[in-house]
Amino acid sequence: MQYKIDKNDILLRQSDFALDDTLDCGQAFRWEKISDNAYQGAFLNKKLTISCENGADLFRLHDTSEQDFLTVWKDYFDLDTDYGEIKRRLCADETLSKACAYAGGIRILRQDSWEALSSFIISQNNNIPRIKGIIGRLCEHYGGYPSAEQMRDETVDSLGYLRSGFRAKYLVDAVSKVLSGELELESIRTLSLDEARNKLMTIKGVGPKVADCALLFGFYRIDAFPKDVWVKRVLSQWYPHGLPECTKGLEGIAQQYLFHYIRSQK
DNA sequence: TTCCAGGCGTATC
DNA sequence: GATACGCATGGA
Repeated sequence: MQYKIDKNDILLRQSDFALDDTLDCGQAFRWEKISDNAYQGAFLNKKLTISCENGADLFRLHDTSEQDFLTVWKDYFDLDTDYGEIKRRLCADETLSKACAYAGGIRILRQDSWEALSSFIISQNNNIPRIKGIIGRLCEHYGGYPSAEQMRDETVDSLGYLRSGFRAKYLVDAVSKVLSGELELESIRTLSLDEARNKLMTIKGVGPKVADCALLFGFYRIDAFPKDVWVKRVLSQWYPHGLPECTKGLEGIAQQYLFHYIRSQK
């Protein structure tokens, strides 16, 4: 990673990074494509427009101070992780080699844990455009993604404008468990993967898949391996006997390449 | 009209 | 523990 300041922007040179792959792959739902090579979105209600300058490895973070870049965006975009090295390991497997060639611009975003958890509660048995719609209405209502604290008084009825269907009661339960301290999100980080999953699954509407997505995308647990309908197809088509050895410890990253790859095979 | 979408809770065996 | 079914909503 190299960067320099250009007036009000940060110019970033970064390999193994593509905006479409990373921001429109179903790991985050608040990034909007505003032109061929630019996205607008936010992390913890700090807004950002990011564009790709040369169709390759040069990016512009618009209206961004060096301090915000170093303390917020560098971490959010996981810029200190060497995805080239990760892909070299995964490419020991033939299918993963193809998946990396197809979707090698994905990086795992280090998202906010509450936002990831609640977003993936909304995601269940739902499609990506509608997930974005529901989260968009939520953020419009609050002027940004609401914390659990901000959602303290929400009920199934008060959330009706989201048109989130049966998922509203699950959001209410998540808010309640987080605010009561029954579920401390920060302490999740100290637990083993199994313990963390089981803890998250005490929330109504959080099963194995939503828990794994929350862990992978909200807690950067890259050894979590969410099994959705697409990944189940991946497993039955290519890995009927389980994941290859080279994915050990990187299951979540492998999952992202494979998820994106099989969705292109329609 | 019917089917499906980054699943889960519940009932039943 | 495995399997079947309903669930809100909206686009194809």
